[in-house]
Amino acid sequence: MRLTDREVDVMKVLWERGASTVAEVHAGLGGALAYTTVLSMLRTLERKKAVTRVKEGRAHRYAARLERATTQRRAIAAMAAKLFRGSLGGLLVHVVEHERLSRSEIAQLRALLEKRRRKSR
Amino acid sequence: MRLTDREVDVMKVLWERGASTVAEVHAGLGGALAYTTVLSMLRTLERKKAVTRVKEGRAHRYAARLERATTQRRAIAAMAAKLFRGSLGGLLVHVVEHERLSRSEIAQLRALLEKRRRKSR
DNA sequence: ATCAAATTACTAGACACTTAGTAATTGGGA
DNA sequence: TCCCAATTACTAAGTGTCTAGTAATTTGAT
Repeated sequence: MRLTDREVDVMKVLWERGASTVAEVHAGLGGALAYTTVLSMLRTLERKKAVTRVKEGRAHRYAARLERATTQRRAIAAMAAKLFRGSLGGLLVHVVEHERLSRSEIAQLRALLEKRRRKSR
Repeated sequence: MRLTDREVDVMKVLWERGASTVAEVHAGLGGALAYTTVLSMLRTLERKKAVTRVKEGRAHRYAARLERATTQRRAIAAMAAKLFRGSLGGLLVHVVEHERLSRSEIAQLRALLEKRRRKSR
């Protein structure tokens, strides 16, 4: 199931802080949203199988079940399918050709590609 | 303004076929949607400034106003902001490290990076 | 044991997306 | 000129998102 923008905001708190109560997520979001709003979002995320919860005292502690890397992969795959004819390579080429990259980023990528080249198929 | 998935489907037809009438877009989408649905979407895209239209006979001809490359850039920037702490480089690193790339894609990227390296800042 | 504060469950409204139907319009061909 | 087929304008229903309030529950503290 796909996550919306706001849902990702909530997941980020869980990814960064680890398993948290509603109050903790609420604080982690800077208090911009109502407490009950955060609760609603966590219930939605539970329905989407993105978080689990365990009772703890009178509250529940929510933990990310969907990993950040998994979410990143899905988002990238969805975007490649939608805008780059399904080609991850096409996506990469676009970024390298059209976006601003720092010298260190370029160096890092070159090193990674060098490492990958040996064991790629 | 952001485009939804279905809206991108419509834009793809315009990007690939060039300016088209509703009937042509409808056909380009494989006839899966009702004619009036396609019309509705084009009106929505017009409201979002993604297409323009010019009267032609009794119909209108719709043209993409938003370019494919622009849409790609925006989508990538949005995803980098949302899931990669705003870092395009982080996004690239993720793909190179975690996704399957063919040998030719890797070679192409290496060549591009080599070219960029000289004039990067 | 009681109470108050925290927490949850339930409900709901505003908005956008997706889809499509109905009725009105219009312009090209007979 | 007149009509019909194509096209458009308008409307709307169903679903999901985002937000938050109200009422009920619960438990830790006194």
